[in-house]
Amino acid sequence: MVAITLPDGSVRSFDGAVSGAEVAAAIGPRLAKDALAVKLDGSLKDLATPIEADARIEIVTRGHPDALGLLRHDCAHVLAEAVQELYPGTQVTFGPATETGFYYDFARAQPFSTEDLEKIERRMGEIVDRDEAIVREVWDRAAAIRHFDEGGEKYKAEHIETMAQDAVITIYRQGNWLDLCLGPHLPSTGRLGHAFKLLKVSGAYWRGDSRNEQLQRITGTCWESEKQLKAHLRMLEEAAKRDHRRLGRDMGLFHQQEAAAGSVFWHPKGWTLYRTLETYMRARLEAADYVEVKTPQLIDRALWEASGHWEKFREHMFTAEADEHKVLALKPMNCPAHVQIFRQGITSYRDLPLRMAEFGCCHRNEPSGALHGLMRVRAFTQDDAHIFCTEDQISSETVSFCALLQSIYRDLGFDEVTVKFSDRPATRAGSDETWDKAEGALREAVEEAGLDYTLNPGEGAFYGPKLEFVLRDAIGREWQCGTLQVDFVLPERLDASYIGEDGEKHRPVMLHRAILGSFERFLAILIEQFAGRFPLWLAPVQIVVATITSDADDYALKVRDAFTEAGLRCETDLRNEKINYKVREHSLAKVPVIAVVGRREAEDGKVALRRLGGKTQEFLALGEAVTRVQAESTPPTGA
RNA sequence: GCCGCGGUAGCUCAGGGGUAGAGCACACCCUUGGUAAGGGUGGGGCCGGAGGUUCGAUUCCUCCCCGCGGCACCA
Repeated sequence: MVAITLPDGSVRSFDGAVSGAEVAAAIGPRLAKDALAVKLDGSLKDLATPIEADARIEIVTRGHPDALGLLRHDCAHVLAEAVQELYPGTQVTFGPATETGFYYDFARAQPFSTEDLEKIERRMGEIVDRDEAIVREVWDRAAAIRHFDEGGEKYKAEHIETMAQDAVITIYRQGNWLDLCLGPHLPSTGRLGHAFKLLKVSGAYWRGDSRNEQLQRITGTCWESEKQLKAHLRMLEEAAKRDHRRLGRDMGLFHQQEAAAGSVFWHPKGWTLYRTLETYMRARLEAADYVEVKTPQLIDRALWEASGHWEKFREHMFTAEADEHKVLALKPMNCPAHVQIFRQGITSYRDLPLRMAEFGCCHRNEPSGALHGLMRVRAFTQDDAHIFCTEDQISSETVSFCALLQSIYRDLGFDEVTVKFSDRPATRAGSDETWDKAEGALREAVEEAGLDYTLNPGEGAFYGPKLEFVLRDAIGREWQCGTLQVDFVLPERLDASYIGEDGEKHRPVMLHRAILGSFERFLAILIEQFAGRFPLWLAPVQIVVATITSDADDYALKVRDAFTEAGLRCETDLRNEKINYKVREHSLAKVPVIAVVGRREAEDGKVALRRLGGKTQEFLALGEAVTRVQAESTPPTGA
């Protein structure tokens, strides 16, 4: 007798060993048809896996948290089968499920084209329609190696050779095709359905190592239903529409060009946006008791040697030769410079914590392939600060930092923030006691700040544990922006000290922290978050005064002056165009408020305000309009 | 840096061994209008760069640069 406990607590008994498929069938024909896999005492298995002892099981169907991963992994297999049918001689390697779909890496001399992708996708559909049974087999190790070797599948053969001697070699057969795979899989290709789409072909290194040969990666997306697939494809379209590089050009914010690859030419409107964000950040930092500094761009190699950067990060640093004996480097980070300020004079424990902020422009020689609009540049400005404090202050400083960060993210329109907590790596500086203390303080602080966090074991910096703050944007994408890193090493290397209560010299701890990360990247995120439709306080042009006829020109200038004097960013549009045309143009330019003035407004001293995206107008006296727009355009203060 | 795909007007793109194309944008003219495109006319190009093949190259070939999608990288 085998007793099977179902998720609702009910128990079903079977005479002997039973499979998940049989349990599903015993419950009902509908479930039997929908079943994808089975979760057996918490681990995912094939539906055909024999259950020989009492167990708790769940039948996994669409809608189950594990279903998507299964479908995507199967989709990768169906892709591989289609590719090998269509292009004999192509070798298979790995093909896992990912966050939004799956990929499979192939080895083939000839590149896949976009037309190939369409062909492959059609063949995948046929394989699903064939409803090939998917069967798990356990093979002998040597036989498996021989099989793949003789079949010209050197990557698979190599993979088996690197597996543990006692590893169970499982093969999944699907129709005439088979693949080495851990599973589990659906019972047949038909259950995959058609909610998948191939998206692109790109390069990827064998085993993710750039020293290895490069394979061709075919990436696709796969969902539980056509509806979900469509929603995802719409999201991708929406993301493309919001692309900050496109909006940056269309809205006249910035441009980039060959002559300064990886740097930004900010145009007047873009720079206004940048300065507005900077002014906001400066106000928030000042209110949080930070002091602001400015440190040199070019700093002698000797300081970078002392800080350790020259040894570890030389590759990414731009240098300039002052003369044959002197090499200067453009700073890739601000921290060593901040320590120099800290070291001037004598610091007392009474001065701690000292929160030293800089909107520091850094240069890093990023590999050409890494550059991406404003997201990844070679010259960028961090909203950087270093908090010099005692070990006892780590916790309280972290709590207040988390609060400041959350408040700033909220002000900027991001409500969902998560934290990754990276603890001690294998190779590290500092004693275990110090690490215990730092990690404990950080963990306590995150919990007190009320933030959700996930553990990133062993991913901390060699000099200390760190927090990484991830925010979710309007279309569900995640961006890692803020960070807080505890550093015991740099104060030591650069000999920073303070005089304690006991009159002795002590080492301060440094907290490296940033909220936006870099202005460039964060502005890119903001552009995409708002799709260019910035809230009033951030919009580079807040109001356009548009005339209906030239009779209203003089009045329009008066209206513009009134808005400008109230501190608003206002332009006029006096062109000889119809009001429809002007409204359309400024709406497409995403100007938040259009003030329309014609003869009637000029006579009555009024304006007709039209909000971006709105269909109606408000007719207000000029003074009233100014007061109202001014009130709405006040930058947030975290209150 | 690596693989693949691109680079034609300010933008989006078509074309293709023999005078370089469209739409939008821009300029000028007409139109002075009431909340998302009024009409006409016109200017605009080293077809990314360098070499090669050819009577002739924007088109074909080679190399380089830059961009795009990934990979690797991201202290």
